Amino acid sequence: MNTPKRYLVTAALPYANGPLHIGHLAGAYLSSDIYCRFLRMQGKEVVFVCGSDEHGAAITIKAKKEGITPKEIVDKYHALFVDTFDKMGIKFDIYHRTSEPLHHETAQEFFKFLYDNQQFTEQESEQYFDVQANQFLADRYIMGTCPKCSNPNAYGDQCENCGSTLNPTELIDPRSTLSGEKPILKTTKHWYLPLNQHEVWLKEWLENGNLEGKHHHDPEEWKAHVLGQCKSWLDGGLQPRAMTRDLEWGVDVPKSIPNSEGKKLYVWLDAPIGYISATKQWAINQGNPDLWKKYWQDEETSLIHFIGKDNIVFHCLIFPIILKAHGDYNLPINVPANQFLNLEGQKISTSRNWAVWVHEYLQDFEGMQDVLRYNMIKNMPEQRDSEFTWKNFQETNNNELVNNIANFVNRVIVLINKYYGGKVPDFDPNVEFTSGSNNTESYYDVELIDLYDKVQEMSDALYHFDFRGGLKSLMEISSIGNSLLQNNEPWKTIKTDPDLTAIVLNLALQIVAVLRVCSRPFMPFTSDKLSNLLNLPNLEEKGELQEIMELLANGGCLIEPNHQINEANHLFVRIPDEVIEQQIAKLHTNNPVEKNINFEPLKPTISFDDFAKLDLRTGKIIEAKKVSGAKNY
RNA sequence: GGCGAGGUAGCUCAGCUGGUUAGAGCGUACGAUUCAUAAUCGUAAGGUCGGGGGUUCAAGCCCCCCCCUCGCUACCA
Repeated sequence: MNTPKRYLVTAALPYANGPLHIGHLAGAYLSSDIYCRFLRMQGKEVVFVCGSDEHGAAITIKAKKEGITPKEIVDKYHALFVDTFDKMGIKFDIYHRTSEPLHHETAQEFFKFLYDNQQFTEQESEQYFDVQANQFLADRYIMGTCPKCSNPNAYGDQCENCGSTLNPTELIDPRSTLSGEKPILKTTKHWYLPLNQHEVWLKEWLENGNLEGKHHHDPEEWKAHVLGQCKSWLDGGLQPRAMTRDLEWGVDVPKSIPNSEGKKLYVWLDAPIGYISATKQWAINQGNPDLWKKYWQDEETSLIHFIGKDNIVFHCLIFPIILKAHGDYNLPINVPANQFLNLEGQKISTSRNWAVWVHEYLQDFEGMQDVLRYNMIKNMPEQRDSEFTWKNFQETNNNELVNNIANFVNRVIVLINKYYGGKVPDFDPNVEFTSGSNNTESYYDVELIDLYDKVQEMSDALYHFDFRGGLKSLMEISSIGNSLLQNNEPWKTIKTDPDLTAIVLNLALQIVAVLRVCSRPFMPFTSDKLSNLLNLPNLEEKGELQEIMELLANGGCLIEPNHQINEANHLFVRIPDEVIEQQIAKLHTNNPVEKNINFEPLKPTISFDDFAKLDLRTGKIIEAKKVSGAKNY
């Protein structure tokens, strides 16, 4: 594929039945935000869409439990999402919602189009139905005794005790999780998308990146775990999948279709189409309602989906099939799914309240969005699961943000204010000094080119969705700055060799100016602080990265001599132990499982001599036999 | 159970189609330095690359067996 003219970037629609936690950020929102900011700074045309996913049984159930309407639930979380994203600096071009009439219309039109073009087959099946709740039950909402291990609390789709995959009709003594009643089997009819009929082109598209005989994308650019899972499904053979559900809260199957009464669109014909309706709303907001077509239907637009690993099959198989079945839409050129973020050694869990809630973080750490962003980027689960710990959060803040970057910037700003009254020093380019990379060469020949290389390195990493790598390059730029100061000691030479001081501090300030631009995709708030320190306007994310790369390549200054900068002000503050201890304590006290554990009081600590009296030995089990009459556990 | 991804230094991770003494950041130790938020700079120590077997002149990388973690397993979203 040639260089695309424009990009359409989507981030997975968060499900509106609970607040956002750090796992959401690490999974899809930070990476997509960085990528879009980066593309804009490269002068690219980008539209970044997202929105709340507000339908489905889980929301209905939650509403019933809380005695309110589904609408009240989704309104509450939608508002919270909008606020949380905004405060975290996740900057969508449009944040839409699937409950909007525009979305319902869009999804229905899409469904109708597929229906009219005979893309569906109709099939009858028997499903469990909860008579008391008067609704069909998804497998997940049926519990019963596992036929394999006798666990009385197996779900209709899976037994969490023995891990086996189940069919709800296999359960012994099934019961509805809604009413607790025994469900009855009832016949229902749905529209199925024959995924199996799409296998051939899908395989060619995924494995070789070819679509309709044309090169579409480079599969080498896709992550191994993404392709691996897709191939695994393809190798197993695809089956027709129902595109409608018997639900009460969702998008209606269009009334013009016979027997559509009570039927709702399946979430995967609802949520991803939310990307399309969001783009439509964006186009309307731009005053050009047809503009969305350029982003979805023009082949010169690159579509990229940012998601978590749990969504791979839907974004790489099912949604592409839906789009292709329609025929007028682009398929994604990449789906850079992240893996999962764990928290303090355990999986993040909403139900167990084992999470760091982003809205709470924003309250507890006011003005410290970039500290969280930095830590999460550094530990982003790009290729495998990763882990967030408060201790590591403190360490990255104190050792890297405070000690490395904030300290470097502060040194430069303080020195220039002290020696030159805050005016950028002019300099003689022929003065020799030791560079940050330990070369004794001149300003233009080496130092600016070194910087250029680092910026280039960062760009390359970001183009390839290597956000951790990009962040590393950013920090290396700051380290080059610290070395430059250390190698030349301008605080000494100001008395002995002021020309040397001038060139070194000028260059150090150019590095600060590079940081102002390069930090932007990762830490936008910090970029603004740097702009303020340098007395420059905040970045607008319109090609600034491209501009500084051209400047550096041509030996140009990012900040002219005699420009007046501002007084020093710390970019980051140290986080003391108490703050971290409080957060860890909060995590544990809010955990309902741990709260209910009553430990016996610990026995008093013994002396080492007493310990030494113990005779502890290890043994190796050589043989194990079944004892007759013993129960199987 | 099946399939997929992962397992590399105390911690977090790089290691392209197999090619010399396996790298980085943080932490640790020592030295230098004092403009700076006790920050910075340099040097060093630290690894049977999950385990076992095999192919090869050569294996972190390829093949086989096993162990561990996570995901998917088709009506959760």
